[in-house]
Amino acid sequence: MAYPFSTIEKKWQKFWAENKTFKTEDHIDTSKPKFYVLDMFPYPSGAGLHVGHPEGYTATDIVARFKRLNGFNVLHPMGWDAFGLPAEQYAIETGTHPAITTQKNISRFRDQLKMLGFSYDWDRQIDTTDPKYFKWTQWIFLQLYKKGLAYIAEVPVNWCPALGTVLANEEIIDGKSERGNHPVYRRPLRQWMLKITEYAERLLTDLDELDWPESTKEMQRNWIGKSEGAEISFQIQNSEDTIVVFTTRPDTLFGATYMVLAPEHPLVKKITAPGHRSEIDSYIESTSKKSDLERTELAKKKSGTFTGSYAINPATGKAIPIWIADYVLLSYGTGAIMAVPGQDERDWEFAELYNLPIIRTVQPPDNFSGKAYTGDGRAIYSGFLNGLNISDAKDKIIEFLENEKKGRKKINYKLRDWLFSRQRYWGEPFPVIFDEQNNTHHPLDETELPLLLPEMADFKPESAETMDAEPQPPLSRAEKSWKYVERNGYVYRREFNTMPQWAGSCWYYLRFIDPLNDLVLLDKAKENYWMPVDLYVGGAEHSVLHLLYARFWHKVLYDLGYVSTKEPFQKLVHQGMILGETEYHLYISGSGEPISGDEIVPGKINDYTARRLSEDDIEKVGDKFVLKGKPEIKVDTRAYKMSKSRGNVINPDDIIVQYGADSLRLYEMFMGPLKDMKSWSMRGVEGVYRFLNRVWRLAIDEESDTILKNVQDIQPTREQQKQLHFMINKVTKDINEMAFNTAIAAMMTFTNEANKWENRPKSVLKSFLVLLNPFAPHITEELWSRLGFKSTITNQSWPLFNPDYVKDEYQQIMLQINGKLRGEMRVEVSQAMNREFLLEKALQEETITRRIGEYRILKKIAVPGKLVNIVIEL
RNA sequence: GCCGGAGUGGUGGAAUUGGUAGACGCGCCGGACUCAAAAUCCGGUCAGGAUGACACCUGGUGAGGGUUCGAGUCCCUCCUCCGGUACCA
Repeated sequence: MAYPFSTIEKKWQKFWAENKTFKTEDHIDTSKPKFYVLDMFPYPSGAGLHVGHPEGYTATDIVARFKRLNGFNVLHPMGWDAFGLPAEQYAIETGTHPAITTQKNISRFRDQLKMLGFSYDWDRQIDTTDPKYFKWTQWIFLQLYKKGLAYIAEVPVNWCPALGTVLANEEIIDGKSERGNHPVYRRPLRQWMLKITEYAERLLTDLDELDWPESTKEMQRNWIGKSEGAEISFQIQNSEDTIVVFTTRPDTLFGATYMVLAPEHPLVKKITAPGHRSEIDSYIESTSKKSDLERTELAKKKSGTFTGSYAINPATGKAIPIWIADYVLLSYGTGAIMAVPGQDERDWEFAELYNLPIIRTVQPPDNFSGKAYTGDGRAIYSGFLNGLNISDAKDKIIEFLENEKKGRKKINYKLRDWLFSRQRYWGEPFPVIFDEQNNTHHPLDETELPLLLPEMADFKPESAETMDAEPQPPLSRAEKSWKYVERNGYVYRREFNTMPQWAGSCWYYLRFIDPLNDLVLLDKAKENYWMPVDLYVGGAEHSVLHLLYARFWHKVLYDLGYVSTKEPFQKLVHQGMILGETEYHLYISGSGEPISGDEIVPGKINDYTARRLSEDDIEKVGDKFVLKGKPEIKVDTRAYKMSKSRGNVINPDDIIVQYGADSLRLYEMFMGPLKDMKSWSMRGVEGVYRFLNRVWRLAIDEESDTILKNVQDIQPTREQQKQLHFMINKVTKDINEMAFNTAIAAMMTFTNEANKWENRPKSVLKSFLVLLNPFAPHITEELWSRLGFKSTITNQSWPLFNPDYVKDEYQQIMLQINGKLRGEMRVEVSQAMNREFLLEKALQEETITRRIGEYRILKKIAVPGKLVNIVIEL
């Protein structure tokens, strides 16, 4: 008989909800330490929870419960990032209002989360689509607006006609929309932009203080893309205009033999010589048709056209030709470069293609055989720079340029301003109105918030046939009463775009602190107590965007005095992806012959059919899996991402029905380190399920469903204390390090031992249940109450580790000869730290004396408490 | 190409600051209970050698070198896989 997890889990979930066990009171004893542990809140999709969700959520739940048991005030909330495309897409298809779909999905998600027994304070739930919430999203936008950080610009955007919307760079993969895989074109459009670039330097430097995965910090650094160099002006021959370039290698200025402008560069039209106009026009035409995909695909082959104009190299005074080429991007630097083929591989390639002059101005090493030389060396053919290394030459040329007023030192960032509008219905409306006569915009008054979305029946974006058609967001078809506002007899128009989904998720962690506050964003004193978030757990896919945008808004709010910390998230952890069960595949050729996995030509995999094998069909030979009995046929073995089409999706609901929520929680933590990618195993679930059953039988007699007779109020033996405290120490340390898998292993070891005990002291079981509680809250609550302990286990104290109990009388000392283990000896603890004693005793041990024999002892090493190593001359 | 991470039994994974490699789980093998099965419990399980049985010996953490009394752990070179990124001037 298995333990009745289903009844137990329902019972305690009901108890927790009714008693608001996990409520974090508004007014609390702030002299106690706090811990704010947060999950990245989910988008409540129609598909419901998948096994990836409980992974991170269980980890944070363990920490939250652990901290409560250790006397912390804990803030552990949950909410919904509920604006976004799928609900709108669904609305378009079915006519159901997104608000309805969203509420339905939220309630399904919440039910599923409750079934897992997470200790969220549900009274603090946040829904980004709730006007009470997005009132403050709009309010923050107003602060950005008033601070001059929000502006409208006609910018080249990624226009997706099929979706009828503009996409951020990040939402485009290989020239197609991330959602729906539709083609995306570049075109200019009037858009709201947020000046995140103004915060580039602080977003970069403040990363250093954060306890985040190095990979994530590095990705943000790369995204911000700081580079130091110089800005240099080149006078255009026979013209008033200058071309400004950014370069990280001003020292190579003498080697700049031509210039290149991005095809979209504003000066191109002006400087194109009459004889070159048609060629330039057709080149611009052809590049504008290229999607980003084509531009990158053709990355290897360069192309360009001569404008017919020349610029003066400020160092040499020589005229150099000005070209346009799409290997220069308008969006980076100044959209123009000085080409130095001698020291730049791209420029060399281009110069070679069009027969442009190449001068080396850095002396490559003697054995150098490549084309462009990008390493360090002495400057040559560089006038007054000759003989200097790169770094000194940079300083000197910048000094020269500054004196000549032809350039200056410059720091450039790859980061660009944040394109903040979407041509969508299901998002926050902008709290701005337009005066169309004067072409100006004005903020709403804060008292006018929230600005609600208009009721509409048709949410469809006007998907355009041609890429030139003017985008028509759904809000442009709203009722006139919403679209226009009259003020002092003057009619203003509202903004028809809405905010992107990131807006709501940029600051939700703040609102959890004070979710019902109608008067301010959040109360200052509460903010001061709870911030920053001590632990933030979520997927690595948000490494750059969400986390960068949230940091940006946070810094703005910090500057405005609304928050007290420079950074929102002190410690960040990404949970690893959970893959489906490992699969074994045999590839079969068109003629029906099995093909060895290593004989398949890459890219031709579709010429073969894959047949799924069971574990019994294969065996391991060497380090490869092969078909049983046919070692020449290698089998493809790997785990795949869970997907409907592959049919390897594990549904958490099914696991809960079969094994219970405690088993699911425990298994997801036992699979391996939280950060690692790991593959699902049904057998593994059974393993932890058996463990929970053993825990149950530690106290319960299954026949009678009562407490076992040998569970008694007696003093634990020394050995029992030792095992208990060994576990207390291990589990405590492991939770602090988020090494949940090994914490569970320690509890398994304890349970295996304890099941052998004739008598089971209640006090020991009591401590054990508290240790297990954060991992498996339901079964521990039930056993707690059956053992007659009062109240809920949730508000108990974490057992204190007493090192005296795990101390042995004797200590084991390893004995080595020449570093190889040759035996061990037992010494009294009092003597284990005594080097001389250890050596003396070791040299009397038979296993050592035997081996030393007649050999000469070269060295004697004793590590106190650990080992003795005798080095002999062989 | 560049950046980040990882390679340990049949398998998921353990191994403080370098100091007993393989904890714990799964699987497998054997046993107990049972008319039988399931469930449960007990024992074994890195490979090779040796033995009546123990004791014991040898090799072993992707490959090759190095540092060290001693390396899964540190250093160098290389290979493979995963994630990110890419004409960023």
